[in-house]
Amino acid sequence: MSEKTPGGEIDLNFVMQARRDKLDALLERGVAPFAYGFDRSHFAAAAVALVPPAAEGEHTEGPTVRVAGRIVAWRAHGKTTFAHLADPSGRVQLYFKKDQIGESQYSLLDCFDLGDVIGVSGPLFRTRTGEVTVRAEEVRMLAKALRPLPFGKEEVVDGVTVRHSAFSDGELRSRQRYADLAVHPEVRRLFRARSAMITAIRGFLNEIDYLEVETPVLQPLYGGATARPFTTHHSALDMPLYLRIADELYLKRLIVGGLERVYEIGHDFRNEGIDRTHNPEFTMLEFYEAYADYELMMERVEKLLVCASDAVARVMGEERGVRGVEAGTPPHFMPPFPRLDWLTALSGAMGVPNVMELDTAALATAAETAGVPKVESLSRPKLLDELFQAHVESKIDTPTFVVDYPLELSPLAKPKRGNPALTERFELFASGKELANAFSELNDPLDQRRRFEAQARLKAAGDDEASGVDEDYLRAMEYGMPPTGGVGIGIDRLFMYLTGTSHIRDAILFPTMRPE
RNA sequence: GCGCCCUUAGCUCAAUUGGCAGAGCAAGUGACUCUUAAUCACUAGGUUGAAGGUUCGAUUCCUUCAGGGCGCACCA
Repeated sequence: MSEKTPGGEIDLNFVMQARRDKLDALLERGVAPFAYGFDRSHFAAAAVALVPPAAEGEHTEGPTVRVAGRIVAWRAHGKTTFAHLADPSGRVQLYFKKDQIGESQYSLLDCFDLGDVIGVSGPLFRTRTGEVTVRAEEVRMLAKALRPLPFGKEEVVDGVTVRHSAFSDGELRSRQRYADLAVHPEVRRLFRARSAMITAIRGFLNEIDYLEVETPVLQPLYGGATARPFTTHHSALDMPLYLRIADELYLKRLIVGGLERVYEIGHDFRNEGIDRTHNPEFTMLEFYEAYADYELMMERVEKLLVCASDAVARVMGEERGVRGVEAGTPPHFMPPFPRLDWLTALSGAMGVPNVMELDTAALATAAETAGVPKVESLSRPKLLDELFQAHVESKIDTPTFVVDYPLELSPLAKPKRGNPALTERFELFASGKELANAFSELNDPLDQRRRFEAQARLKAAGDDEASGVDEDYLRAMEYGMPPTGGVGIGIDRLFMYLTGTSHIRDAILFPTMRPE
Protein backbone atom coordinates (compact mmCIF):
# COMPACT_ATOMS: atom_id res chain seq x y z
CA MET A 1 0.00 0.00 0.00
CA SER A 2 1.25 3.47 -0.72
CA GLU A 3 0.92 5.98 2.04
CA LYS A 4 1.05 9.71 1.94
CA THR A 5 4.05 10.88 3.90
CA PRO A 6 3.85 14.10 5.93
CA GLY A 7 5.79 15.79 3.16
CA GLY A 8 3.00 14.86 0.72
CA GLU A 9 5.17 12.60 -1.43
CA ILE A 10 4.00 9.15 -2.26
CA ASP A 11 6.12 6.56 -0.52
CA LEU A 12 5.86 3.52 -2.77
CA ASN A 13 6.59 0.23 -1.17
CA PHE A 14 9.20 -1.98 -2.71
CA VAL A 15 6.77 -4.05 -4.74
CA MET A 16 5.22 -1.04 -6.39
CA GLN A 17 8.60 0.55 -6.83
CA ALA A 18 9.78 -2.50 -8.76
CA ARG A 19 6.84 -2.08 -11.12
CA ARG A 20 7.56 1.61 -11.55
CA ASP A 21 11.12 0.70 -12.42
CA LYS A 22 9.85 -1.70 -15.08
CA LEU A 23 7.55 1.00 -16.41
CA ASP A 24 10.53 3.33 -16.71
CA ALA A 25 12.52 0.61 -18.45
CA LEU A 26 9.71 0.20 -20.99
CA LEU A 27 9.62 3.93 -21.62
CA GLU A 28 13.39 4.02 -22.09
CA ARG A 29 13.04 1.34 -24.74
CA GLY A 30 10.42 3.40 -26.50
CA VAL A 31 7.58 1.03 -25.58
CA ALA A 32 4.32 2.75 -24.66
CA PRO A 33 3.09 1.00 -21.48
CA PHE A 34 -0.52 2.13 -21.97
CA ALA A 35 -1.84 1.34 -25.42
CA TYR A 36 -4.87 2.66 -27.33
CA GLY A 37 -6.35 -0.60 -28.49
CA PHE A 38 -5.71 -4.09 -29.71
CA ASP A 39 -7.16 -6.04 -32.59
CA ARG A 40 -8.24 -9.21 -30.83
CA SER A 41 -9.13 -12.07 -33.15
CA HIS A 42 -10.29 -14.62 -30.58
CA PHE A 43 -11.27 -14.93 -26.99
CA ALA A 44 -9.20 -17.44 -25.05
CA ALA A 45 -11.86 -20.13 -24.99
CA ALA A 46 -12.56 -19.77 -28.70
CA ALA A 47 -8.85 -20.01 -29.50
CA VAL A 48 -8.45 -23.17 -27.42
CA ALA A 49 -11.45 -24.69 -29.21
CA LEU A 50 -9.78 -24.18 -32.60
CA VAL A 51 -7.32 -27.01 -32.02
CA PRO A 52 -8.89 -30.45 -32.31
CA PRO A 53 -8.16 -33.05 -29.66
CA ALA A 54 -4.79 -34.65 -30.28
CA ALA A 55 -4.19 -38.30 -30.83
CA GLU A 56 -1.61 -39.97 -28.62
CA GLY A 57 1.75 -38.20 -28.93
CA GLU A 58 0.60 -36.04 -31.82
CA HIS A 59 1.77 -32.42 -31.95
CA THR A 60 -1.15 -30.56 -33.47
CA GLU A 61 -0.66 -27.13 -34.99
CA GLY A 62 -3.47 -24.60 -35.27
CA PRO A 63 -4.12 -21.23 -36.90
CA THR A 64 -2.59 -17.95 -35.78
CA VAL A 65 -4.63 -15.96 -33.27
CA ARG A 66 -4.45 -12.59 -31.54
CA VAL A 67 -5.49 -12.76 -27.90
CA ALA A 68 -5.56 -10.08 -25.20
CA GLY A 69 -6.08 -10.08 -21.47
CA ARG A 70 -4.45 -10.07 -18.11
CA ILE A 71 -1.39 -12.11 -17.15
CA VAL A 72 -2.58 -14.42 -14.37
CA ALA A 73 0.31 -16.89 -14.16
CA TRP A 74 3.97 -16.62 -15.13
CA ARG A 75 6.61 -19.34 -15.30
CA ALA A 76 9.98 -18.22 -16.65
CA HIS A 77 12.68 -20.78 -17.41
CA GLY A 78 15.55 -18.77 -18.74
CA LYS A 79 15.28 -18.74 -22.51
CA THR A 80 11.72 -19.95 -22.44
CA THR A 81 8.66 -18.69 -20.57
CA PHE A 82 5.15 -20.01 -20.01
CA ALA A 83 2.29 -17.78 -18.92
CA HIS A 84 -1.48 -17.81 -18.72
CA LEU A 85 -3.60 -15.05 -20.12
CA ALA A 86 -7.15 -14.54 -18.79
CA ASP A 87 -10.02 -12.83 -20.61
CA PRO A 88 -13.80 -12.89 -20.12
CA SER A 89 -14.06 -16.33 -21.75
CA GLY A 90 -11.40 -18.08 -19.69
CA ARG A 91 -7.66 -18.53 -19.99
CA VAL A 92 -5.14 -19.67 -22.52
CA GLN A 93 -1.49 -20.62 -22.09
CA LEU A 94 1.20 -18.55 -23.75
CA TYR A 95 4.62 -19.84 -24.76
CA PHE A 96 7.50 -17.46 -25.32
CA LYS A 97 10.66 -18.92 -26.79
CA LYS A 98 13.71 -16.73 -27.29
CA ASP A 99 14.65 -18.32 -30.62
CA GLN A 100 11.11 -17.86 -31.86
CA ILE A 101 10.21 -14.37 -30.72
CA GLY A 102 13.63 -12.81 -31.03
CA GLU A 103 16.11 -11.40 -28.55
CA SER A 104 14.60 -7.93 -28.49
CA GLN A 105 11.04 -8.97 -27.72
CA TYR A 106 12.15 -11.71 -25.34
CA SER A 107 14.07 -9.24 -23.21
CA LEU A 108 10.89 -7.14 -23.04
CA LEU A 109 9.42 -9.90 -20.87
CA ASP A 110 11.69 -8.77 -18.03
CA CYS A 111 9.39 -5.78 -17.70
CA PHE A 112 6.21 -7.91 -17.41
CA ASP A 113 4.41 -8.69 -14.18
CA LEU A 114 1.41 -10.65 -13.02
CA GLY A 115 -1.64 -8.49 -13.64
CA ASP A 116 -0.33 -6.66 -16.71
CA VAL A 117 -2.73 -6.44 -19.64
CA ILE A 118 -1.01 -7.66 -22.79
CA GLY A 119 -1.83 -8.69 -26.33
CA VAL A 120 -0.16 -11.65 -28.00
CA SER A 121 -0.27 -13.04 -31.51
CA GLY A 122 1.04 -16.33 -32.80
CA PRO A 123 0.02 -19.80 -33.95
CA LEU A 124 -1.73 -22.25 -31.71
CA PHE A 125 -0.13 -25.56 -30.87
CA ARG A 126 -0.48 -28.34 -28.36
CA THR A 127 2.28 -28.80 -25.81
CA ARG A 128 3.77 -32.11 -24.82
CA THR A 129 1.33 -32.23 -21.91
CA GLY A 130 -1.55 -31.59 -24.29
CA GLU A 131 -2.47 -28.00 -23.42
CA VAL A 132 -3.49 -25.73 -26.28
CA THR A 133 -1.06 -22.83 -26.26
CA VAL A 134 -0.26 -19.68 -28.23
CA ARG A 135 3.32 -19.77 -29.51
CA ALA A 136 3.99 -16.05 -29.21
CA GLU A 137 5.46 -14.33 -32.23
CA GLU A 138 4.57 -10.83 -31.17
CA VAL A 139 3.77 -9.44 -27.75
CA ARG A 140 2.44 -6.00 -26.84
CA MET A 141 2.13 -4.31 -23.47
CA LEU A 142 -1.39 -2.85 -23.36
CA ALA A 143 -1.60 -1.65 -19.75
CA LYS A 144 1.09 -1.97 -17.13
CA ALA A 145 -0.22 -2.89 -13.67
CA LEU A 146 1.55 -0.63 -11.21
CA ARG A 147 -0.13 -2.25 -8.21
CA PRO A 148 0.02 -6.01 -7.64
CA LEU A 149 -3.30 -7.84 -7.84
CA PRO A 150 -3.85 -10.33 -5.03
CA PHE A 151 -3.52 -13.42 -7.18
CA GLY A 152 -3.50 -16.78 -5.48
CA LYS A 153 -2.08 -19.85 -7.11
CA GLU A 154 -4.32 -22.46 -8.60
CA GLU A 155 -4.06 -26.14 -9.20
CA VAL A 156 -6.59 -28.58 -10.53
CA VAL A 157 -7.27 -31.59 -8.34
CA ASP A 158 -9.77 -34.14 -9.60
CA GLY A 159 -11.18 -31.60 -12.03
CA VAL A 160 -11.77 -28.99 -9.36
CA THR A 161 -9.73 -25.82 -9.15
CA VAL A 162 -8.13 -25.38 -5.74
CA ARG A 163 -6.81 -21.97 -4.91
CA HIS A 164 -3.87 -21.35 -2.62
CA SER A 165 -3.16 -18.12 -0.77
CA ALA A 166 -6.40 -16.80 -2.13
CA PHE A 167 -7.69 -13.25 -1.78
CA SER A 168 -10.31 -14.19 0.77
CA ASP A 169 -10.88 -11.23 3.08
CA GLY A 170 -14.57 -10.58 2.51
CA GLU A 171 -14.40 -6.95 3.48
CA LEU A 172 -11.44 -6.17 1.23
CA ARG A 173 -13.03 -8.06 -1.63
CA SER A 174 -16.13 -5.87 -1.35
CA ARG A 175 -14.18 -2.65 -0.95
CA GLN A 176 -11.95 -3.45 -3.91
CA ARG A 177 -14.49 -5.24 -6.02
CA TYR A 178 -12.38 -4.46 -9.09
CA ALA A 179 -9.57 -6.57 -7.62
CA ASP A 180 -11.99 -9.27 -6.50
CA LEU A 181 -13.42 -9.49 -10.01
CA ALA A 182 -10.03 -9.30 -11.69
CA VAL A 183 -8.74 -12.23 -9.69
CA HIS A 184 -11.84 -14.41 -9.34
CA PRO A 185 -13.55 -15.59 -12.53
CA GLU A 186 -16.30 -17.17 -10.44
CA VAL A 187 -17.19 -13.76 -8.99
CA ARG A 188 -17.50 -12.40 -12.50
CA ARG A 189 -19.71 -15.34 -13.34
CA LEU A 190 -21.89 -14.71 -10.29
CA PHE A 191 -22.57 -11.14 -11.36
CA ARG A 192 -23.18 -12.20 -14.93
CA ALA A 193 -25.78 -14.54 -13.49
CA ARG A 194 -27.34 -11.64 -11.62
CA SER A 195 -27.54 -9.61 -14.79
CA ALA A 196 -29.01 -12.58 -16.67
CA MET A 197 -31.61 -13.03 -13.95
CA ILE A 198 -32.76 -9.42 -14.20
CA THR A 199 -32.78 -9.57 -17.99
CA ALA A 200 -34.94 -12.71 -17.81
CA ILE A 201 -37.38 -11.02 -15.43
CA ARG A 202 -37.67 -8.04 -17.80
CA GLY A 203 -38.18 -10.41 -20.69
CA PHE A 204 -40.94 -12.26 -18.90
CA LEU A 205 -42.83 -9.11 -17.95
CA ASN A 206 -42.34 -7.43 -21.33
CA GLU A 207 -43.64 -10.58 -23.01
CA ILE A 208 -46.98 -10.26 -21.23
CA ASP A 209 -47.30 -6.58 -22.15
CA TYR A 210 -45.94 -5.00 -19.03
CA LEU A 211 -44.43 -1.56 -19.45
CA GLU A 212 -41.16 -0.79 -17.70
CA VAL A 213 -41.31 2.66 -16.13
CA GLU A 214 -39.17 4.91 -13.99
CA THR A 215 -40.64 6.75 -11.04
CA PRO A 216 -39.02 9.32 -8.76
CA VAL A 217 -36.22 8.32 -6.45
CA LEU A 218 -36.36 11.75 -4.81
CA GLN A 219 -39.78 12.14 -3.26
CA PRO A 220 -41.37 14.95 -1.24
CA LEU A 221 -43.24 12.32 0.79
CA TYR A 222 -42.22 8.73 1.34
CA GLY A 223 -44.59 5.80 1.55
CA GLY A 224 -45.49 2.33 0.37
CA ALA A 225 -43.58 0.64 3.17
CA THR A 226 -42.69 1.07 6.80
CA ALA A 227 -39.09 2.23 7.12
CA ARG A 228 -36.91 5.13 8.12
CA PRO A 229 -35.94 7.12 5.01
CA PHE A 230 -32.80 8.94 3.95
CA THR A 231 -33.39 12.68 3.91
CA THR A 232 -31.81 15.20 1.62
CA HIS A 233 -32.40 18.80 0.65
CA HIS A 234 -33.01 20.53 -2.63
CA SER A 235 -31.24 23.87 -2.65
CA ALA A 236 -33.11 25.72 -5.38
CA LEU A 237 -36.52 24.68 -4.08
CA ASP A 238 -35.29 24.94 -0.51
CA MET A 239 -37.22 21.88 0.53
CA PRO A 240 -36.53 18.49 2.04
CA LEU A 241 -36.66 15.45 -0.20
CA TYR A 242 -36.63 11.79 0.73
CA LEU A 243 -35.02 8.90 -1.06
CA ARG A 244 -37.80 6.47 -1.81
CA ILE A 245 -38.43 3.49 0.45
CA ALA A 246 -40.76 1.88 -2.12
CA ASP A 247 -42.06 2.46 -5.65
CA GLU A 248 -45.60 1.44 -4.86
CA LEU A 249 -47.52 4.70 -4.70
CA TYR A 250 -46.14 6.07 -7.96
CA LEU A 251 -46.71 2.82 -9.84
CA LYS A 252 -50.33 2.77 -8.72
CA ARG A 253 -50.75 6.37 -9.90
CA LEU A 254 -49.81 4.98 -13.33
CA ILE A 255 -52.50 2.31 -13.03
CA VAL A 256 -54.99 5.13 -12.45
CA GLY A 257 -53.64 6.81 -15.57
CA GLY A 258 -54.39 3.78 -17.71
CA LEU A 259 -50.95 2.21 -17.96
CA GLU A 260 -52.54 -1.03 -16.93
CA ARG A 261 -49.45 -3.19 -16.54
CA VAL A 262 -46.36 -1.50 -15.15
CA TYR A 263 -43.20 -2.56 -13.42
CA GLU A 264 -40.06 -0.97 -12.12
CA ILE A 265 -36.75 -2.46 -11.15
CA GLY A 266 -34.83 0.05 -9.14
CA HIS A 267 -33.21 0.96 -5.89
CA ASP A 268 -35.06 1.62 -2.69
CA PHE A 269 -33.28 3.23 0.24
CA ARG A 270 -33.86 2.50 3.89
CA ASN A 271 -31.98 4.17 6.67
CA GLU A 272 -31.51 1.08 8.78
CA GLY A 273 -28.71 -1.13 10.01
CA ILE A 274 -26.38 -3.08 7.74
CA ASP A 275 -25.98 -6.82 8.16
CA ARG A 276 -25.80 -10.08 6.27
CA THR A 277 -29.14 -9.50 4.59
CA HIS A 278 -29.48 -5.69 4.59
CA ASN A 279 -27.87 -3.06 2.43
CA PRO A 280 -29.08 0.57 2.76
CA GLU A 281 -29.84 0.65 -0.95
CA PHE A 282 -31.22 -2.47 -2.51
CA THR A 283 -32.90 -3.54 -5.71
CA MET A 284 -36.64 -3.93 -5.70
CA LEU A 285 -38.96 -5.24 -8.34
CA GLU A 286 -42.57 -4.11 -8.10
CA PHE A 287 -45.22 -4.90 -10.68
CA TYR A 288 -48.88 -3.95 -10.82
CA GLU A 289 -51.61 -5.19 -13.07
CA ALA A 290 -55.07 -3.73 -13.46
CA TYR A 291 -58.04 -6.09 -13.23
CA ALA A 292 -55.86 -8.77 -11.64
CA ASP A 293 -56.40 -10.18 -8.19
CA TYR A 294 -53.94 -11.97 -5.99
CA GLU A 295 -54.78 -15.38 -7.48
CA LEU A 296 -53.58 -14.24 -10.89
CA MET A 297 -50.53 -12.59 -9.34
CA MET A 298 -49.55 -15.94 -7.83
CA GLU A 299 -49.41 -17.43 -11.31
CA ARG A 300 -47.33 -14.47 -12.47
CA VAL A 301 -44.89 -14.98 -9.61
CA GLU A 302 -44.57 -18.70 -10.31
CA LYS A 303 -43.68 -18.12 -13.95
CA LEU A 304 -41.39 -15.24 -13.15
CA LEU A 305 -39.42 -17.34 -10.70
CA VAL A 306 -39.02 -20.15 -13.20
CA CYS A 307 -37.59 -17.65 -15.72
CA ALA A 308 -35.26 -16.16 -13.13
CA SER A 309 -34.05 -19.52 -11.88
CA ASP A 310 -33.45 -20.86 -15.39
CA ALA A 311 -31.45 -17.78 -16.31
CA VAL A 312 -29.25 -18.14 -13.24
CA ALA A 313 -28.80 -21.85 -13.86
CA ARG A 314 -27.70 -21.25 -17.44
CA VAL A 315 -24.90 -18.91 -16.38
CA MET A 316 -23.85 -20.80 -13.27
CA GLY A 317 -23.71 -24.04 -15.21
CA GLU A 318 -21.26 -22.69 -17.77
CA GLU A 319 -18.09 -23.32 -15.85
CA ARG A 320 -17.05 -25.85 -13.30
CA GLY A 321 -17.05 -24.79 -9.70
CA VAL A 322 -14.14 -23.65 -7.63
CA ARG A 323 -13.82 -25.35 -4.32
CA GLY A 324 -14.46 -23.08 -1.37
CA VAL A 325 -16.58 -20.74 -3.45
CA GLU A 326 -20.32 -20.80 -3.30
CA ALA A 327 -21.64 -22.09 -6.59
CA GLY A 328 -24.69 -24.04 -5.57
CA THR A 329 -27.06 -25.31 -8.18
CA PRO A 330 -30.12 -23.07 -8.27
CA PRO A 331 -33.28 -24.72 -6.97
CA HIS A 332 -35.52 -25.95 -9.73
CA PHE A 333 -38.99 -24.50 -9.42
CA MET A 334 -41.94 -26.74 -10.16
CA PRO A 335 -45.16 -24.72 -10.30
CA PRO A 336 -47.77 -24.64 -9.11
CA PHE A 337 -46.32 -24.00 -5.69
CA PRO A 338 -48.35 -25.30 -2.77
CA ARG A 339 -50.74 -22.85 -1.12
CA LEU A 340 -50.81 -22.72 2.63
CA ASP A 341 -53.71 -21.04 4.34
CA TRP A 342 -52.38 -18.66 6.99
CA LEU A 343 -55.07 -19.33 9.57
CA THR A 344 -55.28 -23.08 9.02
CA ALA A 345 -51.52 -23.51 9.01
CA LEU A 346 -50.93 -21.61 12.22
CA SER A 347 -53.91 -23.05 14.05
CA GLY A 348 -52.84 -26.54 13.03
CA ALA A 349 -49.23 -26.01 14.06
CA MET A 350 -50.35 -24.69 17.44
CA GLY A 351 -52.95 -27.41 17.94
CA VAL A 352 -55.89 -25.06 18.42
CA PRO A 353 -59.19 -24.87 16.51
CA ASN A 354 -58.78 -21.21 15.48
CA VAL A 355 -55.91 -19.06 16.61
CA MET A 356 -57.93 -15.89 15.95
CA GLU A 357 -60.27 -16.80 18.74
CA LEU A 358 -57.50 -16.74 21.35
CA ASP A 359 -57.31 -13.60 23.43
CA THR A 360 -54.13 -11.52 23.54
CA ALA A 361 -52.99 -13.02 26.86
CA ALA A 362 -53.25 -16.53 25.46
CA LEU A 363 -51.29 -15.48 22.38
CA ALA A 364 -48.57 -13.99 24.58
CA THR A 365 -48.31 -17.21 26.55
CA ALA A 366 -48.07 -19.25 23.37
CA ALA A 367 -45.44 -16.92 21.96
CA GLU A 368 -43.39 -17.17 25.11
CA THR A 369 -43.55 -20.97 24.90
CA ALA A 370 -42.36 -20.74 21.29
CA GLY A 371 -39.29 -18.83 22.43
CA VAL A 372 -40.30 -15.33 21.34
CA PRO A 373 -38.48 -12.77 23.50
CA LYS A 374 -40.15 -9.81 25.24
CA VAL A 375 -43.71 -10.96 24.55
CA GLU A 376 -45.21 -8.51 27.04
CA SER A 377 -44.17 -5.56 24.85
CA LEU A 378 -45.74 -6.93 21.66
CA SER A 379 -49.06 -5.89 20.17
CA ARG A 380 -51.61 -8.47 19.10
CA PRO A 381 -50.75 -8.29 15.38
CA LYS A 382 -47.09 -8.57 16.26
CA LEU A 383 -47.75 -11.63 18.42
CA LEU A 384 -49.61 -13.30 15.58
CA ASP A 385 -46.77 -12.55 13.22
CA GLU A 386 -44.18 -13.89 15.65
CA LEU A 387 -46.16 -17.05 16.22
CA PHE A 388 -46.50 -17.58 12.50
CA GLN A 389 -42.79 -17.07 11.99
CA ALA A 390 -41.89 -19.51 14.74
CA HIS A 391 -44.41 -22.23 13.90
CA VAL A 392 -44.83 -22.08 10.13
CA GLU A 393 -42.57 -19.70 8.21
CA SER A 394 -39.25 -20.97 9.53
CA LYS A 395 -40.18 -24.52 8.55
CA ILE A 396 -41.07 -23.80 4.92
CA ASP A 397 -38.34 -25.20 2.71
CA THR A 398 -39.63 -25.48 -0.85
CA PRO A 399 -41.38 -22.48 -2.41
CA THR A 400 -44.80 -22.12 -0.85
CA PHE A 401 -47.46 -19.42 -1.00
CA VAL A 402 -48.92 -18.41 2.31
CA VAL A 403 -52.32 -16.88 1.59
CA ASP A 404 -55.06 -14.89 3.33
CA TYR A 405 -53.37 -12.99 6.13
CA PRO A 406 -55.42 -11.53 8.96
CA LEU A 407 -56.58 -7.97 8.33
CA GLU A 408 -54.75 -6.71 11.38
CA LEU A 409 -51.44 -7.88 9.85
CA SER A 410 -52.04 -6.35 6.44
CA PRO A 411 -53.07 -2.69 6.47
CA LEU A 412 -52.59 -2.22 2.71
CA ALA A 413 -54.50 -5.20 1.37
CA LYS A 414 -58.11 -5.53 0.37
CA PRO A 415 -60.37 -7.61 2.63
CA LYS A 416 -60.94 -11.16 1.51
CA ARG A 417 -64.14 -11.81 -0.37
CA GLY A 418 -66.46 -13.69 1.97
CA ASN A 419 -64.33 -13.21 5.09
CA PRO A 420 -63.56 -9.58 6.00
CA ALA A 421 -61.36 -10.67 8.94
CA LEU A 422 -58.79 -11.80 6.36
CA THR A 423 -57.13 -10.08 3.41
CA GLU A 424 -56.33 -11.11 -0.12
CA ARG A 425 -52.64 -11.19 0.42
CA PHE A 426 -49.92 -13.74 -0.18
CA GLU A 427 -46.30 -14.08 0.63
CA LEU A 428 -43.96 -16.57 -1.01
CA PHE A 429 -41.53 -18.35 1.27
CA ALA A 430 -38.65 -20.70 0.53
CA SER A 431 -35.82 -21.87 2.77
CA GLY A 432 -37.55 -20.06 5.60
CA LYS A 433 -37.17 -16.72 3.81
CA GLU A 434 -39.65 -14.34 2.24
CA LEU A 435 -39.26 -14.04 -1.52
CA ALA A 436 -42.36 -12.07 -2.47
CA ASN A 437 -45.15 -10.08 -0.89
CA ALA A 438 -48.32 -9.29 -2.78
CA PHE A 439 -51.97 -8.48 -2.51
CA SER A 440 -55.12 -7.33 -4.15
CA GLU A 441 -54.44 -3.62 -3.84
CA LEU A 442 -56.58 -1.26 -1.84
CA ASN A 443 -58.41 1.01 -4.29
CA ASP A 444 -60.95 2.72 -2.02
CA PRO A 445 -59.76 6.33 -1.56
CA LEU A 446 -61.83 6.87 1.59
CA ASP A 447 -60.33 3.82 3.27
CA GLN A 448 -56.88 4.86 2.01
CA ARG A 449 -57.27 8.30 3.59
CA ARG A 450 -58.14 6.77 6.95
CA ARG A 451 -54.99 4.62 6.79
CA PHE A 452 -52.81 7.59 5.86
CA GLU A 453 -54.25 9.58 8.73
CA ALA A 454 -53.44 6.79 11.16
CA GLN A 455 -49.85 6.85 9.84
CA ALA A 456 -49.71 10.63 10.21
CA ARG A 457 -50.76 10.35 13.85
CA LEU A 458 -47.96 7.87 14.47
CA LYS A 459 -45.49 10.18 12.76
CA ALA A 460 -46.64 13.14 14.83
CA ALA A 461 -46.08 10.99 17.91
CA GLY A 462 -42.45 10.58 16.91
CA ASP A 463 -42.43 7.37 14.87
CA ASP A 464 -39.96 8.19 12.10
CA GLU A 465 -40.87 5.01 10.25
CA ALA A 466 -44.41 6.25 9.74
CA SER A 467 -45.38 8.26 6.69
CA GLY A 468 -47.77 11.17 6.23
CA VAL A 469 -50.90 11.81 4.20
CA ASP A 470 -50.11 11.73 0.50
CA GLU A 471 -52.82 14.06 -0.82
CA ASP A 472 -51.66 13.73 -4.38
CA TYR A 473 -51.94 9.98 -4.24
CA LEU A 474 -55.42 10.26 -2.76
CA ARG A 475 -56.42 12.62 -5.55
CA ALA A 476 -55.24 10.03 -8.07
CA MET A 477 -57.22 7.31 -6.38
CA GLU A 478 -60.31 9.52 -6.23
CA TYR A 479 -60.29 9.64 -10.03
CA GLY A 480 -60.92 5.90 -9.83
CA MET A 481 -58.38 3.14 -9.60
CA PRO A 482 -59.28 -0.19 -11.19
CA PRO A 483 -58.97 -3.33 -9.12
CA THR A 484 -55.27 -4.15 -9.18
CA GLY A 485 -52.92 -6.89 -8.16
CA GLY A 486 -49.44 -5.91 -7.04
CA VAL A 487 -46.25 -7.78 -6.18
CA GLY A 488 -42.95 -6.78 -4.62
CA ILE A 489 -39.84 -8.93 -4.90
CA GLY A 490 -36.47 -8.10 -3.34
CA ILE A 491 -34.07 -8.80 -6.18
CA ASP A 492 -30.96 -9.12 -4.05
CA ARG A 493 -32.65 -11.60 -1.75
CA LEU A 494 -34.04 -13.58 -4.66
CA PHE A 495 -30.61 -13.75 -6.20
CA MET A 496 -29.10 -14.86 -2.91
CA TYR A 497 -31.69 -17.61 -2.70
CA LEU A 498 -31.08 -18.79 -6.26
CA THR A 499 -27.30 -18.90 -5.87
CA GLY A 500 -26.99 -20.01 -2.26
CA THR A 501 -25.19 -16.80 -1.33
CA SER A 502 -25.36 -16.15 2.40
CA HIS A 503 -24.17 -12.54 2.54
CA ILE A 504 -25.86 -9.69 0.68
CA ARG A 505 -22.41 -8.20 0.23
CA ASP A 506 -21.68 -11.04 -2.20
CA ALA A 507 -24.82 -10.31 -4.21
CA ILE A 508 -24.19 -6.57 -4.69
CA LEU A 509 -21.22 -5.30 -6.71
CA PHE A 510 -20.52 -2.28 -4.53
CA PRO A 511 -22.21 -2.73 -1.16
CA THR A 512 -22.41 0.22 1.18
CA MET A 513 -19.37 0.26 3.46
CA ARG A 514 -17.88 2.43 6.10
CA PRO A 515 -15.15 4.66 4.64
CA GLU A 516 -11.65 3.23 4.89
C1' G B 1 -28.91 -2.89 20.46
C1' C B 2 -27.08 -7.88 23.40
C1' G B 3 -23.63 -12.27 23.36
C1' C B 4 -19.25 -14.92 21.44
C1' C B 5 -14.89 -14.64 18.32
C1' C B 6 -11.11 -12.17 15.25
C1' U B 7 -7.19 -8.15 13.77
C1' U B 8 0.76 -10.41 12.97
C1' A B 9 4.81 -8.93 5.90
C1' G B 10 1.51 -7.09 -0.46
C1' C B 11 -1.70 -12.18 0.05
C1' U B 12 -2.73 -16.73 3.19
C1' C B 13 -1.34 -18.05 7.95
C1' A B 14 2.27 -19.72 12.37
C1' A B 15 4.69 -18.33 17.04
C1' U B 16 4.74 -23.77 23.42
C1' U B 17 3.39 -21.31 30.97
C1' G B 18 4.91 -14.24 29.09
C1' G B 19 11.40 -15.17 26.73
C1' C B 20 15.53 -13.26 19.84
C1' A B 21 8.40 -12.17 15.26
C1' G B 22 8.47 -16.94 11.43
C1' A B 23 6.77 -19.86 6.86
C1' G B 24 4.57 -20.37 1.92
C1' C B 25 3.14 -17.38 -2.08
C1' A B 26 3.97 -12.49 -4.28
C1' A B 27 8.75 -9.16 -4.91
C1' G B 28 14.41 -8.50 -6.15
C1' U B 29 19.18 -11.00 -7.97
C1' G B 30 21.19 -15.38 -10.33
C1' A B 31 20.59 -20.51 -12.90
C1' C B 32 17.35 -23.08 -16.25
C1' U B 33 14.72 -23.49 -24.39
C1' C B 34 7.65 -27.93 -23.23
C1' U B 35 6.35 -25.56 -17.92
C1' U B 36 1.75 -25.41 -15.26
C1' A B 37 0.81 -24.35 -7.13
C1' A B 38 7.45 -24.89 -12.30
C1' U B 39 12.13 -25.92 -9.69
C1' C B 40 16.87 -24.47 -7.17
C1' A B 41 20.11 -20.75 -4.54
C1' C B 42 20.52 -16.07 -2.29
C1' U B 43 18.25 -11.13 -0.83
C1' A B 44 14.84 -7.80 0.95
C1' G B 45 10.21 -7.08 3.27
C1' G B 46 7.12 -5.87 10.32
C1' U B 47 5.42 0.57 14.99
C1' U B 48 2.10 -7.61 15.71
C1' G B 49 -5.24 -2.59 14.45
C1' A B 50 -4.62 2.14 18.15
C1' A B 51 -3.75 4.05 23.11
C1' G B 52 -2.72 2.92 28.03
C1' G B 53 -1.54 -0.64 32.11
C1' U B 54 0.97 -5.07 34.69
C1' U B 55 6.07 -7.09 34.07
C1' C B 56 13.17 -7.39 34.09
C1' G B 57 10.70 -8.65 29.46
C1' A B 58 4.00 -8.45 26.10
C1' U B 59 2.04 -10.96 19.50
C1' U B 60 0.76 -13.55 24.28
C1' C B 61 -2.11 -11.01 30.42
C1' C B 62 -5.56 -6.56 31.83
C1' U B 63 -8.42 -1.87 30.43
C1' U B 64 -10.33 1.42 26.78
C1' C B 65 -11.06 2.54 21.67
C1' A B 66 -11.41 1.41 16.29
C1' G B 67 -12.52 -2.04 12.47
C1' G B 68 -14.38 -6.85 11.10
C1' G B 69 -16.92 -11.80 11.52
C1' C B 70 -20.76 -15.12 13.52
C1' G B 71 -25.25 -15.86 16.39
C1' C B 72 -29.94 -13.33 18.43
C1' A B 73 -33.52 -9.19 17.33
C1' C B 74 -35.77 -6.14 12.84
C1' C B 75 -36.69 -5.89 7.86
C1' A B 76 -36.56 -6.72 1.58
